[in-house]
Amino acid sequence: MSDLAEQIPNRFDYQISCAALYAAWEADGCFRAEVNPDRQPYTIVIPPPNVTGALHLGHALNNTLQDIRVRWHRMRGFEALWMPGTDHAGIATQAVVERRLKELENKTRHDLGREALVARIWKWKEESEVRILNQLRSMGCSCDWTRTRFTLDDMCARAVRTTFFDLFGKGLIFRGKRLVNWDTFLQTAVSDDEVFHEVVKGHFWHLKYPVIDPAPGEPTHVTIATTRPETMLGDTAVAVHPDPAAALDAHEKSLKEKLTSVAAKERGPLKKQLEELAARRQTHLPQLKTLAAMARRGVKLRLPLLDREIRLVADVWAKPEMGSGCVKITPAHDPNDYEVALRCDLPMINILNVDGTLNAEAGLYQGQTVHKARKRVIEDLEALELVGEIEDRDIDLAHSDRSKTPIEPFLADQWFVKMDQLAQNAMDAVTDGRVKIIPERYAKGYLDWLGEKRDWPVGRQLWWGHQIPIWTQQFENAAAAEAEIKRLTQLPATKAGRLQASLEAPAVVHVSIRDEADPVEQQLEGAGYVRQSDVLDTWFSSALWPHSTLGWPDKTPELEYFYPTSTLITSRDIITLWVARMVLMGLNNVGQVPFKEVFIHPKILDGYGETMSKSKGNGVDPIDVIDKFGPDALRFGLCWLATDTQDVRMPVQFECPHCESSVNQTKQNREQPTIECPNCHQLFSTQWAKLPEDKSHPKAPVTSERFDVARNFCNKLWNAARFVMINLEGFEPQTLDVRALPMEDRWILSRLATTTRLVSEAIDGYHYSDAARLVYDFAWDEFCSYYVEMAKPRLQDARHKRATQQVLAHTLDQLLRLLQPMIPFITEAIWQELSRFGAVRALDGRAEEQKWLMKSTWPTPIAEHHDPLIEQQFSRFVAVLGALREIRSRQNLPPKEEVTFTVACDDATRKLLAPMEPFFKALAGANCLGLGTGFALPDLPAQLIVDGMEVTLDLGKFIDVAAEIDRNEKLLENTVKQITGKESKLSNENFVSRAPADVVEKERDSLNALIQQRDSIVGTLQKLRTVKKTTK
RNA sequence: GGGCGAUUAGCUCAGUUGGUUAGAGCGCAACGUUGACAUCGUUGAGGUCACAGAUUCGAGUUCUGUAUCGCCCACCA
Repeated sequence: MSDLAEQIPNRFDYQISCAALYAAWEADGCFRAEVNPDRQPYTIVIPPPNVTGALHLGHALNNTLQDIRVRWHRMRGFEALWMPGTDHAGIATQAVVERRLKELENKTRHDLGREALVARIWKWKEESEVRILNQLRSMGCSCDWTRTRFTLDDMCARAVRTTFFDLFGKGLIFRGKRLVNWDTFLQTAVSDDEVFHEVVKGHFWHLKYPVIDPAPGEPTHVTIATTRPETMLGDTAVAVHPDPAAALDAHEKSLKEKLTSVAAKERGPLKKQLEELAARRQTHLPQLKTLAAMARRGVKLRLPLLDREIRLVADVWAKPEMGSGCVKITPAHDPNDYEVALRCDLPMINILNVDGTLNAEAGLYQGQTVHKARKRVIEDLEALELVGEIEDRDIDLAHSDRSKTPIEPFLADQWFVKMDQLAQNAMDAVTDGRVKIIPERYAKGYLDWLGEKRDWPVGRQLWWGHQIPIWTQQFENAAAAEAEIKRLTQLPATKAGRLQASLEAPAVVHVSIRDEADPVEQQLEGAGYVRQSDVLDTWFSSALWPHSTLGWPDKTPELEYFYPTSTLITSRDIITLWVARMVLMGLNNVGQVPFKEVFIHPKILDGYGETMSKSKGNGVDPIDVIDKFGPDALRFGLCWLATDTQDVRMPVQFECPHCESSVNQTKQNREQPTIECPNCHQLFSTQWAKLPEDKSHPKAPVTSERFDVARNFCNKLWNAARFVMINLEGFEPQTLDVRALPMEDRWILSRLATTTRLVSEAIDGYHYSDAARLVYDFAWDEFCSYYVEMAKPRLQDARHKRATQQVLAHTLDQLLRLLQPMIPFITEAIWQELSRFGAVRALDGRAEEQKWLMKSTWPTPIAEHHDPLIEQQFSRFVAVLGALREIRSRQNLPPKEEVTFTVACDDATRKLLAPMEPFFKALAGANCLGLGTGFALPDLPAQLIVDGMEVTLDLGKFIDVAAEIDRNEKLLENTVKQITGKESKLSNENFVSRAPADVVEKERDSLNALIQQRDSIVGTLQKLRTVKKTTK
């Protein structure tokens, strides 16, 4: 062994090397991006991870794909900026800290007060942020850390404040009474997007409300049905359809239409529905008609328990085909009822306190929780004999995503952003192509969502976030308020553009102040104004991320240079929440789109196709993967899996901490706190371990065998590089004339040129998986399996050694560049080693000037190197080699036993293969006895026909005749079958006349080849059979 | 209810504008280790391309329908 072989270990020790490499890059300013008019900018802003959450595999994928693009552009000479940062994630973060507060100190946020709680959250944020950013570092993310931002820092706060002030001034911020999803646990409104539905077991109660003064013959009670009986305390009407007969007809018609179009399987239930409908015409319709008439007359009902008079109204919301046909109207707690109330001018009565208990409107039930009140209401109604049937029923109940508690719909004062024009502008940007969404299909969801132009509720009843910069005062009457508005417009602050006021009818004045700590704030508060306590929705500040991080509202050089950013890479679930809002805010604030392209990457699912989540216990921590496989394998593995159309399905394994064997994660065992290893029968714990006895067992890392490919590849690359360097001693570069080089050199250079071009195209088109597979195949199959193997004999040959060394060094150098964006650590480590053999690896003798691979230039495909003829010729060599190996393997020849062979082929092929003769010996242990024509079959021929060449081995005594006859017979059978197929195809008049001429020609050629093949198989078989007979 | 995507080898996935005998990695089987790499090498087995129709000389690929799975949005007294 040479000294070098001993110096270079045969494994890359990523645990030692990666952190040091990263630190060196960072110290050398490799990640920095500056305004530089000599270069084109390339900018990506990170989707800021939630500051409290740990990074999961989805983040790892997302950030790997970003880093690849950033590193690629950096090498291509762009001034590449990757802007890092984190998101304050209002509700999520406050919820985490409040939960800890409760668990550890048994305190609520009210025990601490606003200031103290916010201080706590900041502290928590500082710790958490460091952890998250370090995770990104350990993955190798090349962010410009000097620019790290946080959505709640001063710079972002100023952008938020300026934006809000601007929208307020444009009249796009308003307050209204709207139904919101009230989270009674967190005591805040959550947006529709933060609500999930879950089916729970419940009941369907039929309640009876007495009619006040019914006319003779009219019903004395109206029956309604509900799943939430306690809400009856907020009822202000009961609705019946104005024309129940027509509504039933319409419903019947639509059912019948569906019956004709729907699958056979679904017809049964539909028919049943139609039957029920027919029955309903008898049982319900007459009374519904009566009720509709009563509603028109203005009949009133008495709401039991509260003794409230409520109206019977006619409204199309009541569906005669459902329930009793009548529906109770609770405007303050149900979105549909709210609409009815607006249409019928009904009062709206809110019965809930913010904490989910009932308020004074609920009379005797005041102070009770919803749950308790439900029970009492039913009991009390039963006592009055006003409860009818009670059905069991599955209820699809809205829950808060943050607190996991049921949502109570609630009528409250909310701040909104008027979306109409903003949304339209954001739609236009995608429609006219200023923002390109990739893959294109995701544009539909974006446009549909924005197209609804629903006003954006931006207030959150939280303490963690950007407090809404509005001060409010209620005046005695409209005149007083108007006078106040007039006074405010005369203020110097208003004239200076630092203050704006608006009137909310009838007598409320809202004032917004542009700058933080403006003295006018004190004046206002002294004059009786009170600041809104709500904070803004987190998405409000993240919507500004692409420009707020660059210094907006100042016209900074950075904003000028790096904005609009180039690409946004994100996951599909926040296209609407985040991407759409960034577009509309970017257009509103800067007047330009925030990014030119949006790439939506796949989601990572577990082996069962379910999304990974901590609550299911099927998540993989990227840090576990890095520990086991290294950061490069994590990155390459994810890149390998990131195909265009598919989500990534990733079966997950525990790694037993005792014996290191893999234990598949199943739906059963993933929920257990401890698991017994089926291999060593010792116990290990999982993320669920809470009890001391569970925690006493070591915790198993959770990874996936799907990173094996990448780990093996990195190792292969490392060892190929090791081989090259071991053989580079005394290497003296020269200027090489590529055209004068032997075929194998020109072949690998041609393949390198092709691969370089294809990899660039793949990355450019966001085909990450293609890019990974292209380099993988080139490195493994072409460079290692052929070029390196062929280099071995050449390095022993003084005539070839020098050129071989140079082509090896050059190809490795270029390969490292192609891989750097995907696997930056190992490639950099190799490159640094390679530099010890001098700076010249280019074929033209030019010296490399860059110290770091990551700052070196991306290879350009050298067109002159690309030689399709050479590639085609080489494939014939490979074919012969394959035939030799196949025969050897089939005949089970000892590896060291050399064989002889001939190749019957045309003259061109002969010339081509002649110089390759030594490689047949080196790579297949086979000595060539002749190329060309006129060889007699040996007595014991083992033959393969590939690509029109007859490869014949003379195996002498080693041959297994029976096996060879068997194989040839099978081959003959197959060949004859193919010939028959082709012949019938070619005798088909339709095919010959209609298919393109070149296709027909191809078929003829291949038929001829098959016939030739058949004939030689027949010859070989004859020979073999003769031998068999004589040996018997 | 509306929309989107998927279904190809035991597993996880590729498969360009329709055109020879449908590919890869893992797993499996056989053989192989003193000179880069056993995280390796060589070879092999393994597929009615979910199902049914249609278009075409020709369909994994185009169209229609069916089934199954997943995701998003909306709604549910």
